Amino acid sequence: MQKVSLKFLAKELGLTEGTVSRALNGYPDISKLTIKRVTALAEKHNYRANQAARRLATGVAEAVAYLLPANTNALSEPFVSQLLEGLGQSLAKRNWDLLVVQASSSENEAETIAKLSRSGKVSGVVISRPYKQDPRIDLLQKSKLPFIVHGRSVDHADYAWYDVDSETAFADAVDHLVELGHQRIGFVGAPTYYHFSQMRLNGYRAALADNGIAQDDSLIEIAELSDDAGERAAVSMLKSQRPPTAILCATDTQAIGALAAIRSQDLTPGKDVSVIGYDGLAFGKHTNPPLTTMAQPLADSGRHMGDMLLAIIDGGNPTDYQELRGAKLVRRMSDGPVLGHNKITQTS
Amino acid sequence: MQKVSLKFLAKELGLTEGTVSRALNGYPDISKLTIKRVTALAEKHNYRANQAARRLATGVAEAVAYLLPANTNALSEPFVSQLLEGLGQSLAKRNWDLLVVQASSSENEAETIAKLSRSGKVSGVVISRPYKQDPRIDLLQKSKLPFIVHGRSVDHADYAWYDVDSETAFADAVDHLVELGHQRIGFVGAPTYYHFSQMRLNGYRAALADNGIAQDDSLIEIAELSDDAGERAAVSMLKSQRPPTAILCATDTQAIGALAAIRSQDLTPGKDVSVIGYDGLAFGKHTNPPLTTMAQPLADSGRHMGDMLLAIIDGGNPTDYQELRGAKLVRRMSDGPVLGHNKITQTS
DNA sequence: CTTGATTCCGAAAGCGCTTTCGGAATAGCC
DNA sequence: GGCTATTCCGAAAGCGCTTTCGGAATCAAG
Repeated sequence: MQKVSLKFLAKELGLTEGTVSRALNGYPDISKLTIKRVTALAEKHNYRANQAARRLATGVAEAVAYLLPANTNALSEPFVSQLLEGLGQSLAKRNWDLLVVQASSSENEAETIAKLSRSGKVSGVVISRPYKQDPRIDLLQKSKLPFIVHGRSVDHADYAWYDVDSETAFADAVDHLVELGHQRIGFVGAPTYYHFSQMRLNGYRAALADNGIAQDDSLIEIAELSDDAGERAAVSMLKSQRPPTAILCATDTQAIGALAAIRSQDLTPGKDVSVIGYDGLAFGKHTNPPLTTMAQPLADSGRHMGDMLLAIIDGGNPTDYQELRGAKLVRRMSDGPVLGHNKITQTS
Repeated sequence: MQKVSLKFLAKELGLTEGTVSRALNGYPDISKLTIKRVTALAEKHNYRANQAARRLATGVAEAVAYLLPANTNALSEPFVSQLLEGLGQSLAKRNWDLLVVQASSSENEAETIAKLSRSGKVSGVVISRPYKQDPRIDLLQKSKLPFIVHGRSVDHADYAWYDVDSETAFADAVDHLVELGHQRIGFVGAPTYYHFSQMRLNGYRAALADNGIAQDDSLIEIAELSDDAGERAAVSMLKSQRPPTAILCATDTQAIGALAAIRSQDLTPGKDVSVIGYDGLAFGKHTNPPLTTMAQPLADSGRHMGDMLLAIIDGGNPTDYQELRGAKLVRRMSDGPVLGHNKITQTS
């Protein structure tokens, strides 16, 4: 199998490498005829430019990296593969590569980014789940490497991001619960270093206020993003003096744990205690009972973020690429009217 | 921010680029002293060799690709992120990159591989879920690109693979069900182009024979790898003349659908009809009822496959890297003794 | 002090591609 | 037919790194 390089094609055609290269890359100073001959031969031999050489010559990496979140959790990861798939589709339009990189530990995330930027192996980066103050974002900005954030940090004015308005989503969820007659609504939050944790809590609090319900800090628990943590948080809430009649969880994963917690107290989720999660994970259909959730539009978010990132790499202004989507309530079976309260029937 | 290249370091140290390069790469013909000076300065400036240049010069890509399965399914993908994580960890030891590539359609998978091999951007490939006769494997072998298969095709003697013995697993599952008194055991299989589909069916059939149970083709359904497909298959089985008392599913995803199917017939999974899945998905804990499953050891399989692939890239003989793991039964709540059959209590 | 072996580094070629520049050939115009 | 404008391609430099080769300097041994 003869290695098919530019040199090979050039020799075969009686042209020079430069000419063949320009023909392949659509330069205007090549005659139609030669373009035809060149592309034909290239096609025939399945020529593909050596990426390393191309990158070295042009200085563009033709690749972007996805930073795999550090603290992984088997249950919460469906979104990763979906995101990767979408990103890949977007990049494929240009024949760019998708790299998956991960830090050995969360402390090393900054170091990982620094390496990434210096080695020049990517021309863009996407990161997920930013912290309130995210050193990764600072670094990325300093390094001039185009990037897009899946989510927002506190100061999100100066970079590109794609996020779902979970603040509003949680307010909506509270409203929905209030309509069902709930007054004691618990909140299982995420670790506070995530900014989305704050926003979801804000939405929860604001809606309580709007509905004239007094805040009660005993109804707020912070838990890791796992089913077990969600379960523990819910249990402690349920065992408290004045347990909630409904529990709102920052993620579906936690909500699934809350379901288990409720059952463990010999109560029925969706009847005795309502649960609403957030994410819209597909397997929520199969929990016991099926999980009501605020679903975010994950479907093509990966592709969309890819397109945004490419636009920035092309010279677009990052701040022109900030997009907020809305989540919407997907009612399944884990929410219901508060017990002994018939003011409103379950119609919403 | 001065671009820190070999040239820069060399100038700074009063050395030549070649010397600096050799110092950094541990050549024996550099004095201890200069090595110290060079590494110190490199450290100080956070020097990282430009990957493209390095790759071009050495001819090795220092990267491997993971071929994302074509027909994706939100529910079955947790294994993808786990695999990627493990692969990444393995590659990180050498500072290699992990590329995620996907074909635009399953017909294009071969084309995708061909491009991958010709562009020279990776020095190895891992693919998942091989078909019985898998053109991807043929291509990979022809292209001399080192690769490892997550699973096996029919002819799996000549390449490296890592697989779980699902044939035995399904035989074990049947044995378990028979011990519980079941005699009519249904089987929801995977599409027949997957080789694992055949193996699981084989295990099922062999165990039936061993237990002296007559084969009944009306108890075998083939379904796509989704919850909905699993549900449809199970429904049709349950509505048949002589429905099964237990259903074995090729994947947990299908099994979850079967659970729903059973409930939809006003039967209780785990009591009226037992269900056993395969994969050991974490989410199975939360289904209704919790899913009994044959769990495969996914935990470090990614890392392990990465190590195997690297060994092959280093010149190892692919056929020395064929590894078969075992799955084991994880009993949750979806299996139980056959109704009205008390020969054996639920102790196993 | 001479010789041969070592130690260490500089010089230079080359990896495969892109891109600028200049010039030969052709075309267009009066 | 002479001139400029246009079309098209060859030549060559360079991207940042690796690696081979040869030779200057140092060392040990006689």
